[in-house]
Amino acid sequence: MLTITNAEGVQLQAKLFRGFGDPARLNILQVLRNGPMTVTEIVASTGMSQSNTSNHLRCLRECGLVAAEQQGKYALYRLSDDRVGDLLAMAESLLSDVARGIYECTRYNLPRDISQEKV
Amino acid sequence: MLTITNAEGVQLQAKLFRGFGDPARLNILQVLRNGPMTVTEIVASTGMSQSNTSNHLRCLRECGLVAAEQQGKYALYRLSDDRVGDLLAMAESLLSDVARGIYECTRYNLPRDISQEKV
DNA sequence: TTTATATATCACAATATAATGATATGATAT
DNA sequence: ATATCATATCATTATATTGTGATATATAAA
Repeated sequence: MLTITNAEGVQLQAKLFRGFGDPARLNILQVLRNGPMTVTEIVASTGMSQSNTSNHLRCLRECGLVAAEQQGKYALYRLSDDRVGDLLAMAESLLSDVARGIYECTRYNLPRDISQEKV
Repeated sequence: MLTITNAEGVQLQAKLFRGFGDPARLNILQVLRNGPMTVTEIVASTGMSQSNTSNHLRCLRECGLVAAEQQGKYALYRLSDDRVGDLLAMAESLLSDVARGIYECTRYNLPRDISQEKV
């Protein structure tokens, strides 16, 4: 039996959301909503480098958000579960109402202020 | 009118998920599912430091995931929208099926290997 | 008006994460 | 067998995020 404490549950859930919480990974997930794709196709659709794509795919795979199937020399990736797409859809809906706020979120993702930096 | 390009959309959505993607923030959100709470109560429920809590609350507030209301010297925080709770619930459901995968996700969150570190 | 309580802010150190380039592996075609 | 294509791995560097401690602000109580 796989027992999960509350604290562990939060850690896990945070990790799940982190799978979604990076533009590169989210891009991949969005692209996969159109159906299964090989790595080459994902690289082409996203414009990311091959190794970066592969690194993120590994993360997504190990986090259970995507599944891969070997097809000869190709690897075919797909969303692992309908709920992955559902979550994305729900986020979009939420986003359409809070987008302005997200733009203004300042604690993180601040562009580095170099105006006072020493030379 | 607020026009959002595709690339911007992905950035925004990633940022939204990042709001959920940190154990500290997720803890706060989970705790707030039981109803509105003051900062003091949140600090007590989560066991986090006051300043850390406040920093994360600011992030959550500016990202539109929670809303705050000043009540005399207290600040009462609540989830900003039902969909915030819905997303958490859906993540829980997805998690119950992919938990094992998440445990094994290795690209990030690796415990630092100090076995070979120089003395 | 002093003191205590509640919350916010901020700079900094510690840590985590992401992108890259080089290289490895493994499959198919020649 | 060798060349080529598809994908994976890995170390390194650059950058972003987190937590902390010190301090500020604002409200209320004594």
